[in-house]
Amino acid sequence: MEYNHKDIESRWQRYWRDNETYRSKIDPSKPKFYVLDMFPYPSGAGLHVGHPLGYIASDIYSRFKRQQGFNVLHPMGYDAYGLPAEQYAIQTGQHPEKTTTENIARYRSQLDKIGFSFDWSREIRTCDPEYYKWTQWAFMEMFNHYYDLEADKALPISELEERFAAGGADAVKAACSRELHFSADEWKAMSEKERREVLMNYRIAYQGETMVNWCPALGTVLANDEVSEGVSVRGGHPVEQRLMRQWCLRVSAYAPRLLSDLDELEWSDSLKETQRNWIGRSEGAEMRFPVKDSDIELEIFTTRADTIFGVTFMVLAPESKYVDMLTTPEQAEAVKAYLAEVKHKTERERQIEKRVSGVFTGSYAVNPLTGKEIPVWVSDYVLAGYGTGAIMAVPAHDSRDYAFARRFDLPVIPLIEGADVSEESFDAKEGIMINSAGPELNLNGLTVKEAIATTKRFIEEKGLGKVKVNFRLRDAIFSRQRYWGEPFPVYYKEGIPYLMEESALPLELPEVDSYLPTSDGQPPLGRAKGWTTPEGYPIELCTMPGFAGSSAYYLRYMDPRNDHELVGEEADGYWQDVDLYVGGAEHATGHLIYSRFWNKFLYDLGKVVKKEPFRKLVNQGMIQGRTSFVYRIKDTNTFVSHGLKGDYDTTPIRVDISLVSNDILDCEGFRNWRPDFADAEFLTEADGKYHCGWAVEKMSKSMFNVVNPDDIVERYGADTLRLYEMFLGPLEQSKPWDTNGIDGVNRFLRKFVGLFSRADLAAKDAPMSREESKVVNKLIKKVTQDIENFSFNTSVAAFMIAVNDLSALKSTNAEAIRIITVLLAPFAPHIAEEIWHELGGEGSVTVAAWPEWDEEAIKDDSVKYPVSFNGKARFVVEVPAGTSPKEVEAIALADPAAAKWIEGKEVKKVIVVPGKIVNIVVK
RNA sequence: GGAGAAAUGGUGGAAUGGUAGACACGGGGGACUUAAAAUCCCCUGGCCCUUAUCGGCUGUGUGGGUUCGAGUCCCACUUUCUCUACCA
Repeated sequence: MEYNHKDIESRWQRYWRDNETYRSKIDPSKPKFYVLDMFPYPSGAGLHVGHPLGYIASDIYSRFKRQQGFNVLHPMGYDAYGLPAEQYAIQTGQHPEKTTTENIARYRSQLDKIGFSFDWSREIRTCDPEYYKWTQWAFMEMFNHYYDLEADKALPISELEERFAAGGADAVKAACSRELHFSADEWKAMSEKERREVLMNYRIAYQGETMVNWCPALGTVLANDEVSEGVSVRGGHPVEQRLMRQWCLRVSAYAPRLLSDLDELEWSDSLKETQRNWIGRSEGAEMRFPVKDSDIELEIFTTRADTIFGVTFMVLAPESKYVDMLTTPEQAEAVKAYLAEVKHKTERERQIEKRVSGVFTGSYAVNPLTGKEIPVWVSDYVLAGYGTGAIMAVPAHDSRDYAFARRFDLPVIPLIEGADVSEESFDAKEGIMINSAGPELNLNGLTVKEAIATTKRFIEEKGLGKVKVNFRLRDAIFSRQRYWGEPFPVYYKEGIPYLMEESALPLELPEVDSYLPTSDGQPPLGRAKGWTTPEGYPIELCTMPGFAGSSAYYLRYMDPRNDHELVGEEADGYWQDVDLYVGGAEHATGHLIYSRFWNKFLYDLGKVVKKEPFRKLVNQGMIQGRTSFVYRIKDTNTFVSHGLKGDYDTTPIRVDISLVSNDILDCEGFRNWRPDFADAEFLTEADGKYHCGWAVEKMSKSMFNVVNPDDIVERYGADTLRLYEMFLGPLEQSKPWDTNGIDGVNRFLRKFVGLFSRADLAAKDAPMSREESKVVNKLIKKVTQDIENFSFNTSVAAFMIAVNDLSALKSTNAEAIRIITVLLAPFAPHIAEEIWHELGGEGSVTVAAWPEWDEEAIKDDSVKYPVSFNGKARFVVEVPAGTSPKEVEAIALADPAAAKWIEGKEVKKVIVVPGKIVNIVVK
């Protein structure tokens, strides 16, 4: 048989499509297995070889599980809303839907060529009204629920209203934006508008005045995970802080559950740790400091209650409500000027400058333990959004407080024995306390740990404050001033937001004449004609962010065409949750938090059966580019090979990766590449070839190092691409794409075809020899275990060894070929299918039963084994633990089996592995 | 500043605490061929000894430790990568 990959692959891809081989249906007689890939955003650039890495791994696993008898759900779709399509629309005037549809078509054709076993009948697109109907529905449910802290779950807002009517605000413990206090009578006396304002404080999807990340260049707000180091993740534009009225999701209410439920997930430790840090639980104390000559008490949060005797000043965030309350008339001018200055600085500028700034309010607080008066300052190093927006400053033991104290010449009191605070603060939480004695509390001599506990107990007993757990996780800002996203099913009556009727869903995105904001600064939807309810009330102009559509898509795949529920009870009850989720670690603090939150909310509502959406998660590593360089001798058009460049003064130039093969430059192609290289001269090495240099860089067009999977498929075939991507190295590790070794796996496939061609098909039922059986059973064991461990690179190696071993045995056994074909099916499904049918197999090999290995066949046979083991014999000897190598050697040589082997030969060497194996080398 | 991961030949990488370097690339040599490609066979961590064989020594970033035995476990350090950050 000839290995013609184009013919074989297109034929079997058509067969799978025509026979709906990978279509999955609910089947209670079989155990389910749900394998999911993070769905792609269809960008204009198409797929490069890095994208399919995770898809190939999950496809191998899906096929493997299918062969093991599981009913596998393995769907694919598109995260179709996003900024790039909208930016492109602004530039070209093309509707984002058009470019998105085109990009999706391109992605689909690229994916199809790789031979994935996706169930395309379940495809979803987040921009499809049939899909985003359920995104809007979830928002409405969140609007209609609050988080009850006693029940520790979301409850309907109507219950909250009943409880307000019965007992006022204090009758309910609920997650809220601000602590409110009112009686039942006051509640009953409120107007509808007032009540709605109160309820907004409790809703899980709520509108709030919050400090947001405003990106002027993009004209929209961004969530915390969409901002990194003061610039937008997409585009790298500066981001500033602004107080705006925005839709938010009360993700913070779920922080404790998001944290504790991490324990039961099979995720990598590093990913769990990233989420733990992002959720950021910190245990501390909330304390009140009375303000001198005033009734006001300043509330602060600290994790270092032990340092209370070292507080030499207090600091407020510029946005803190205390600033107005505490600024004295004499300081009013200075404070006002400072606030104006801070407001103009963007987050980025604040971080770059790192300059310590601040202003004195004129007020003094009183340390409740010492009675000492301490000045209250305002500074932008304190964040309004964390804790209470006010801190007690302990310059001796906090580096930020220290910098501030040095800048404004405030006192520094060391509290830990031996800490030298003349140059810098001592931030470590260790040591013995000093200088920490007051009239009622003495911490001197205690360790820091003991002091923290003692102080906490003391302030609780004295009513100075309370022990409090704070979370870093903030509520997610849920509006974007953008066009290409889900519209909110919300309209405004007298400025108050109301939900539309559920029957209005899906609320479809209207047409606009331009995708830019309106002249008066409204979002693009401000341009939509008739964007009102039938009664004429205006509809919300913002749209939802990217994570809205990607938060529950895994549920929709279970029941994608259900038009009366997000997911039906039967489908959810059967498929339950994602057993294996494969995708990039960059979603750790975005999508993977939001999805977990969204799922937990639906769980509270009883809409889904599982607390967590993704049971096991594997992060595939990034594939970087391998950029090739040529070296031009300065001021000439002569290029010198990498090995000779030391002798010349050269400039490295990036060269398109398609002109380079195994680091050898295609000189003719290079001359034709760009006009200014048309008359290039080459100084080659001794072998007459031009060798390129290389470096690992991000894969991108500008580096000329993008490798398109289509090209690999065209040249080597999808099976080679699949095997090679797995052979490249461990799945979770980042690695550069390097085509240098691809010939190796291609050669393996051709060898396997060759082995099959020599097989004796006439004697199909002939049993395998002892040696053949050993090779095959070893392979079954190795591949089965490797797939379970996601160690795909070593299983590819195992296939190569098996085929080489069978070739060496000159095997013509058809049964051996048949088993290897079944094992190979998840990795290289096309060629496996072809050979399976040539062998007379029925149906599709990709659903053929996975073989079991026979441990007996693999066992080492100490009589025969040395023949093929370079003169080494291997024996197992039993010895007590702790036996020295010398003693084991003596026991081994006395062993009857060993003695038989040694008889008449000279013992050259004894390699001892106590309790396990002894290798005896003889001459 | 914090957290996590990693460090093994010319290269990508293998090694349940038990013969380090599987497998592949690259390189060298040979067979076949008029020739090339393809294919097949042999060698390929370093150093030393030897005409060759046979052999010896050394070797998993650095320094310690645990162990009969460490690439693997523990401690410290160095370097690299990733994530994250005025979070009190």
